[in-house]
This record gives sequence, C-alpha cells and structure tokens, in this order.
Amino acid sequence: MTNPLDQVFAALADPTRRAILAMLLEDDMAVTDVAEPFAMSLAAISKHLQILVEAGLIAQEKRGRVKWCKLEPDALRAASVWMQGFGVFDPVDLDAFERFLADELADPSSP
Amino acid sequence: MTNPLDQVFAALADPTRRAILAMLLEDDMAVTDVAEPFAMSLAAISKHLQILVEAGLIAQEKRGRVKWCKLEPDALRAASVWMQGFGVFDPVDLDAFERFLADELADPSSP
DNA sequence: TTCATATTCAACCATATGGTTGACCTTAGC
DNA sequence: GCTAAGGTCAACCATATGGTTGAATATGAA
Repeated sequence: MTNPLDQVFAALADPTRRAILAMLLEDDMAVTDVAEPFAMSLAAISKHLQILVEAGLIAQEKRGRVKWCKLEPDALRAASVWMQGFGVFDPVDLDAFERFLADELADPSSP
Repeated sequence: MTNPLDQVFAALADPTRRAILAMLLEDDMAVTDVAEPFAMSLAAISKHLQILVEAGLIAQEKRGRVKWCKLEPDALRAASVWMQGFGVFDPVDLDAFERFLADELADPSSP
C-alpha cells in the first residue's frame, strides 16, 4: 500500500482511529491519555497511533518519557480534495480535475 | 463494520475502487466495460463493485443481461462532511485543489 | 433450440488487519 | 541505586481482504 491516499483512507476506515483524531482535534495528548477512554490495551492504541503517523494524519514528539500526539491536517486535506472532486462540480475547475483523474488512471502504481 | 463511514472509507482505501469511481464520473458503465482496463479477473471487479454498492458509493441497475453502474455521490458527501468537521479547510477549497494538482503533476509516482 | 455474452457464485489461497499478552527499554522520582 | 510510569516490541491468534479459478445462471441472438 504505497499510495498515500491508500494509507489515509485506510487509516480513516477504523472507528477507533477516527475517534482518536477527533480527540486530538481538542488538544494534543500523551499516548496513555489517548488510550484511556478505549476498552483495549495500550499496545493496541500504540499500533493505531503508528498507523495514523504513517498516514501523515498525526505527528508524535517525545518529551521526557511522555510521547505527545498532535493532529497533522495536511494529509486529511489531500484526501478531502480528492473527495470534493466528486461531490462538487465547479465548471471552472472541471478540466483540471479531469486531468488529475487521467493522471491517476495512467499511473501504473495505482490501479 | 457497521458504521457507514467505516464502509465508505474502507471502500476508498483501495486504488482499484478509486479508479472505478473516477471512470464512473465520466459516464455510467457496464460491469464488463468497468473491468476492461484492469489486469484482474471480471470476478474480482464484480467484488469491488459489490463493495462500492454496499458503501453506497455506486448504484447498479440491470437492463437486459447488462448491469449498469453509476456514481452515487451522496455517501461520498457524507464522508467529506465528516472531514470538514475538522474545520481545517473550506468545504470547497479550490486553492488546495490546485496545489494538489500541481503536486500530482510534479510527482507522478504518488497519485 | 442452440450458442454466446454478461455476470455472479463458491471454494480456495496468501496476506493484511486488529487485537491479545508478556518482556523490554527509557525516563522520573525517591 | 531502586522502583514505578510511559511506551514499544515480538510473538501469537482470529478474522478480513483481495485475488484466483471453474461452475452456474440469465439473457440475447441465430
């Protein structure tokens, strides 16, 4: 799964990870605090966070023995832009969007 | 995976399915024609289409022996709204879209 | 009727995913 | 130094996913 959009959408497909993103929207959090409301092990949450990092959706920074997690909206933006190409048809940008689609279809790493 | 957003994002996580959606943006298509550009069996494409139907992203209608597939953008819009809940971008961020396109053209290895 | 086309079904396979547990490393505090 | 807290790692397990093939079904054409 090399394609960045693959990783972003796959990361968003899990409700635990979407809930984590929503929590981080409020504020930056430590890994243990992220895990607290969930009925699963810390290791499981740690894995979810790793997936979010690899998708570019969050960033982590270690200060002392605490690892802080913060939202990283750029990857979300790319996915949102992809989706909005379907939902919103602006005559001005339709040509550009079609070029983008042609590009994605032509890319051998994609389909 | 009961949550509709789970299904929508999981459906979008596969590059074959995103390419199918892009094709259907052009026009409605029969299953066989959808499958034509892909290097995989018709049965595999049939499964991908079923996943897109269950996610609400496309609809299928059988006329004669041909089953037509058409885009159903409402489910996409729901996912888009979820992402916009993060508030980090406008519902229609054409600037972001243009930047995204520029990046795409500059780096064809990452659609 | 007979044959071909369009599509799905069923069984199977390899790999990915999401979870567990217990051991491990690093850092903080006493 | 000793102990505890914060996280990760490794091994494992069950199930999901994405693909295959061959048989089956339904419709259209001759």
